[in-house]
Amino acid sequence: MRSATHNKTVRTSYHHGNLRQVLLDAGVELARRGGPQAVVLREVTRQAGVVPNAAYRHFANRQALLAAVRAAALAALARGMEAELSQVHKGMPIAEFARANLRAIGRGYMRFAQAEPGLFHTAFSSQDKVEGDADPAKAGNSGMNPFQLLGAALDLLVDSGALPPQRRPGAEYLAWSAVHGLALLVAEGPLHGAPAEQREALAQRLLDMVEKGL
Amino acid sequence: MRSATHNKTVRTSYHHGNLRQVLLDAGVELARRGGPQAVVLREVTRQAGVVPNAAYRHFANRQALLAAVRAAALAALARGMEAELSQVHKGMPIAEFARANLRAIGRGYMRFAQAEPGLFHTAFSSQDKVEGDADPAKAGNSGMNPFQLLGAALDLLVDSGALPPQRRPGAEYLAWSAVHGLALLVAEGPLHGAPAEQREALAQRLLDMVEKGL
DNA sequence: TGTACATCAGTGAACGCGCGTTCACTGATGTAC
DNA sequence: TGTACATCAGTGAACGCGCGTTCACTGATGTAC
Repeated sequence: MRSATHNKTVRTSYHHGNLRQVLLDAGVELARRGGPQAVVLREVTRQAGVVPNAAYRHFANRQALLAAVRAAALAALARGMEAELSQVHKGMPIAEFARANLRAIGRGYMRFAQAEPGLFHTAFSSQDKVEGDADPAKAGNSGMNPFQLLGAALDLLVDSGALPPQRRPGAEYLAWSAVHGLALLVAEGPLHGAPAEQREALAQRLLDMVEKGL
Repeated sequence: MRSATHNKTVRTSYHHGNLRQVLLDAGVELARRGGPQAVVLREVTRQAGVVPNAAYRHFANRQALLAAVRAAALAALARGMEAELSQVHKGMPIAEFARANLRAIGRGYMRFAQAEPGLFHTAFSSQDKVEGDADPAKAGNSGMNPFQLLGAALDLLVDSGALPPQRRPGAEYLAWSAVHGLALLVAEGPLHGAPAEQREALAQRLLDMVEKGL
C-alpha cells in the first residue's frame, strides 16, 4: 500500500500485475496531450505510482517506450479510419463504392489529425517505414495499419475500374501526400483552430482534387 | 584574446562587434543539422566562442533565438522557391507561363525540403500564421515569404484565365497541402532516402494532380 | 498439503549531465564639454 | 585635443531542475517434491 498523492491508482500489492499496460497507457495519454516530446519516462512511472526505474522491467529504455506509444498511436489512427470506412453505404455501383471508400479513408485520416493532434504527430514522429510492416500493434481492428488501409482502398479502386491499373503504382504516395499535408496544416499548422465548416469544406475540395487528379 | 579550443572564431577584442549575427548563424547551422530541437542556447554561444549568458544581450531567451532562426529558415525556403521561379522561361502564352510558375513554386518547395530537411522542419515547427505576416526576416529576395509567393502564383493563374476566379479562394491551402505533404514524406518520412528519380517522378505527378484538380 | 527455493517485479538511493537563466562584475566604447 | 563619465557588451560563477539510467536490494509469486 502506497500513498497516492499524485497517483492515479492506489496499489495494494507489491506486484502491480499490469504495469506494462499502465505505463503504456500513461505514455499514450502524455503523447495525446503534448506529442512525442511529452513522453517522459519518469512521468509515466509517476502516473503509474511506481518508482522510475521500475519501467526498466518492461521497456529497455525510453526509446522502446516511445516506440510502443507510437505503435499505439498508429493503431488508433487505423481505427479512426476504419470507423469512417464502416459508415460507407453498401449497395451502390462498385466504382462509386470504391470512390466513397477512398474518400472515407482520407476523411478518417484528417479527422483523426484534427481530433488528436498529439497522437497524430506522435504516429509520424520517427521515420520508419510503416509500409511493409505487419506489426499488429500498429494495426486497427481489421489487422491493417493506416498505410495498408489506403493501399486496399486504392486496390479496390483499380478492381472497380475507376482507376486505370497503370496509374496504381505510387498512387498511395500522391493520395497520402495531399491528405497528410492538409491534416498537418489543420492539426498543428496555420489552419489549426479554423472553423469546422472551413476545415470540412477544404477537406471536401482536397478529396475532389485527389479523385480528379489521380 | 581568448583561447579557441572549440571556437570557430578567435576574437581579439573584448567586444565582439557582430555577436547577434554570429549567434544566429550558429543557430541556423544547428537547425540545419538537427531541426529545431538542436537549437540550444548554450551551444550557439559555445560555437561563437562566448560565455553562455552573453546571448542574453541579443535575445530575450531561448524562444526568441529560436524564433529568429525560424524566420531565417523561412527566408531560405523563400529564396529556394524564387530560384526555381527565376528559371521559368518567359515568352510563352500567359496561361502556360502561369502554370509553369505554379509548378516552379511547388518544385522549389519540395526541393528545399529534400535538400534541407532540418531547416524545413524548423520553418514549420511552430504554428504561427505566416500568411499575413510582412516580417522581412521571413521573406526572400522579392520581399515575399513562401506563402505569399504561392499566393502570387495563384493570382497570376487567375489573371491568365487558367483558373476560374471562383476557385481561387482557399486554393492556396489545397496546393500547399499536397506539396507540403509530399515534402514531408520526402524530408523526414517514409520516402526519405528514396532514389532521386522516384522523388522527381512523384513530384511531377503530384503537380499534375494539383493542376488538374484545382 | 506443506515447505524450499528460484524467479520475478518491484524499491531506494544515487549518478552525472546539460540545460536555461540570474547575479554582480568589468573592460571597452562613445560622447559632452 | 584631452579628459570625465555614462553606456554598452562582454565575463565569471553559480543556481536549481528534471532527466535517463545504474546499482544493490527485497518482497511476492510460482513451482517441484
